[in-house]
Amino acid sequence: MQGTEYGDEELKQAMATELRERLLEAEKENRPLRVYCGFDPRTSDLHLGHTVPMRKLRQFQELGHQVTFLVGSYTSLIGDPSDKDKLRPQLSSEEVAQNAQTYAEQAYKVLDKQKTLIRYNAEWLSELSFAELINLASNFTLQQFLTRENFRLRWENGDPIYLHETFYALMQGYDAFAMRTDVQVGGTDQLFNIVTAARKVMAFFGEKPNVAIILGILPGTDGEVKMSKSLGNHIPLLASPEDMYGKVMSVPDKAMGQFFRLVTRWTPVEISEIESGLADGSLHPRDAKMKLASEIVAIYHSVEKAAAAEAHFVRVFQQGDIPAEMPSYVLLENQSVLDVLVAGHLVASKSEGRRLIEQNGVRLDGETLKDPNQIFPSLGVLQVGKRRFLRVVAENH
RNA sequence: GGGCGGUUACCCAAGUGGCCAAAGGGGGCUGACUGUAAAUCAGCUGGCAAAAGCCUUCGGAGGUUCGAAUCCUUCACCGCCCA
Repeated sequence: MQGTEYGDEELKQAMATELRERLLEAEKENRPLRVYCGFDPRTSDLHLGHTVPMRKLRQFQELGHQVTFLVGSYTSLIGDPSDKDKLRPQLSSEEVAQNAQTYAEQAYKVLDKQKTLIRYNAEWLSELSFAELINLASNFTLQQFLTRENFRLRWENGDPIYLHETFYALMQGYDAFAMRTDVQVGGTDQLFNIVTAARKVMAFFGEKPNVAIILGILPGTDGEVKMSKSLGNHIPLLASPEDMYGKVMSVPDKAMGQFFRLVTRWTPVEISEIESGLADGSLHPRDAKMKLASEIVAIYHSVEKAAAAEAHFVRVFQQGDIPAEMPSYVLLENQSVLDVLVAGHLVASKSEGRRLIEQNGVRLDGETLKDPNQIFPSLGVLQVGKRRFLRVVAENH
């Protein structure tokens, strides 16, 4: 039950007990547990936050259980309202299909491809008739939805809550039933969908309700709110080793513990060693975070790449040196500093470039540039702010 | 279906004929400090321009006016109340 977060001790105990019972039962029947987690293919760009439930699935795989990676091909037509206090845009089925593919590819960085079953919930959800939907819906009351925080907040704010948004929970419940799930994994934002909806629906159809494994939510690089691409606080799995390392380093100290628990391969013992080191001052928080960053880069790239990323980080950010690699730009004749900034994509507009120069944010080989309109003085490394670099070179170079 | 209210920049939100590129907050960016942490301080945050200034933007379209985010018409969407 490592990394779980039920927000309610009784629920946690109940689920732990049920899980034990279910394990015994499965053992008696000589079958593995059927474990699943649903993924919304609303983006194809996975980030660290997505890997939290995957990591849990992986543990089940290693214990010999049967894991299903469920692509919410049908549910994403709605968009899960759980983690938002807003309506989510609906996706077209083309977008969903396209995303689902690259999604699974990236998931294999965590999951064991050989042992993973991929299914799409359109398989059964698209077959449901209206009568069946009515039947399903009769298990729920409006009050149940309105007491959920995200809907309640919208209700209180006078924001629209569309009827179809309530279907999401029903559909997820039906997924669990359709697959005769033993265990369903999800974040705390899935508590209602997994515990209330899925268990209700399964019981309604005469199945044993699934056991919920509810995991903590990984915060983003701001350390405050859930990691998400739309909030810009995400760490993409496809990020370069250097970028990934740097982004982890920018996570506030207070969020480190959640990262330890949710996205590393470390054992509870290792984690508590680090944390006691931090607590008694024998371990510098920066060093703990560097260890964390290395671990994460090692998972998604390699140990060697992690070491290189660390070296890069130390050189560029701790010693203020320039990175070993950076994009380069061929200087054209008569270009001003401003022209180069824009053409080299270091800034979005000339106005932005002007502002940055006024604020002493633009340097060429370490010299602060003061005049935006001067002809670009010499070849060298152009730097904007702390982390944007461009090597300005001559033609045929 | 009827009545009322709303739609403003990345987000929230003020503004109800000229002083509005549009208050305030959040977020973001830059600088100082630093451990690319936190906290703090200062500045910036539509585009073009060296600048004066010009251009585009306040849900869409049209109109009134010397002048509109602000007034009118119409369309779309949302909320509340009544049915």
